[in-house]
Amino acid sequence: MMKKINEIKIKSWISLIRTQQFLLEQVESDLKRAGLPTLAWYDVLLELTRVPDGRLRLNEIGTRILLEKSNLTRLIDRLEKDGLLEREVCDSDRRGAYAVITTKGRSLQKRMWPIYAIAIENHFASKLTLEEAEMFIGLLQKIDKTVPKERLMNL
Amino acid sequence: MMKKINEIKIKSWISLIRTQQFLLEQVESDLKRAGLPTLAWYDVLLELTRVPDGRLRLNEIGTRILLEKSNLTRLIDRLEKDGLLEREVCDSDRRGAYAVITTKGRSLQKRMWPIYAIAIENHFASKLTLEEAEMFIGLLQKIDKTVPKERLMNL
DNA sequence: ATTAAATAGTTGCAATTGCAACAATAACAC
DNA sequence: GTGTTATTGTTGCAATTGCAACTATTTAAT
Repeated sequence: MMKKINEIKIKSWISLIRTQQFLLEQVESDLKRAGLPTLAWYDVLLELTRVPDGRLRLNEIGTRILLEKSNLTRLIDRLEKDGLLEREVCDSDRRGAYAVITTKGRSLQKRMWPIYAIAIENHFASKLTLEEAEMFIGLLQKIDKTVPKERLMNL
Repeated sequence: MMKKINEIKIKSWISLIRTQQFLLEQVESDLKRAGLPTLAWYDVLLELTRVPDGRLRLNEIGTRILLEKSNLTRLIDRLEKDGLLEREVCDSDRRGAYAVITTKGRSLQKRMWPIYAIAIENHFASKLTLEEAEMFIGLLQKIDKTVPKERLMNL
């Protein structure tokens, strides 16, 4: 029943945790150094720019960026207070709310991207060949089926 | 100068972030469901059990588990309050402090491991073959040079 | 030795997270 | 329809994090 877990696999688990933590620190730190908000903000803005009207149900944002609903509520609060998006009531489902990105929000997203991209390049992408990156995606997809197989970045 | 970052690589970055966040949630949730403390606690306990006297400088713990010093201070506070370890003054460097694991601490670590191991197996290890796990480690090492090449788990 | 810099750890405070409870609305069972 | 259950989003509260300032001690420089 309880078969002994393989040591190599444990090592790969630990490496994963560690590496990811390490990378995230680097990247967040680069953003901060550039006077920009955190990745969480970027994630919300990006999801909104990806979608036709720049409008998404909070709900939907939550599942896309893997965030608890209560945390999402308050993340959206902060972005709204900063004028990066606006809440809008949802007519089809009156419990719900939309977040709609503003011009200011779009412009921040555009401003953040190059910094973010450079950080990804420096701390991550430059360490891998193209083939390795593809291999990496393949492995991650096996581990987490929710990793998108096709969807691409815009910008 | 600013060469365009490759799209595949970006995709692999995003997959990494997402997968890791997802996995960590699963595992933390399993621990919680079993009435056990978080991974952060486990990490400290594990580092302490790995080492001869069950004694480490806070300092040292901090670099091993990638934690800010102020957060470490308070994490150690909590473990100490729970009787899992004790602080001890350091004679050779009087600024410093040791954390020394207690019997209770060791026993908690032993109690947590099986649950943690099962979680790793279910959410991660079972999705990879041995060869894939090895490939995975290889890639992670390229990305983060601080990933240990040799060190093994005890237990 | 004396001063200047670096390091170890702690503390205060503001920001963020996680959890449980809650209100409003929607979906379902009969 | 009516009552039950599920879902959406918000709120209060406690726990955790990140940051900057601070103390004490060590290291290095002259």
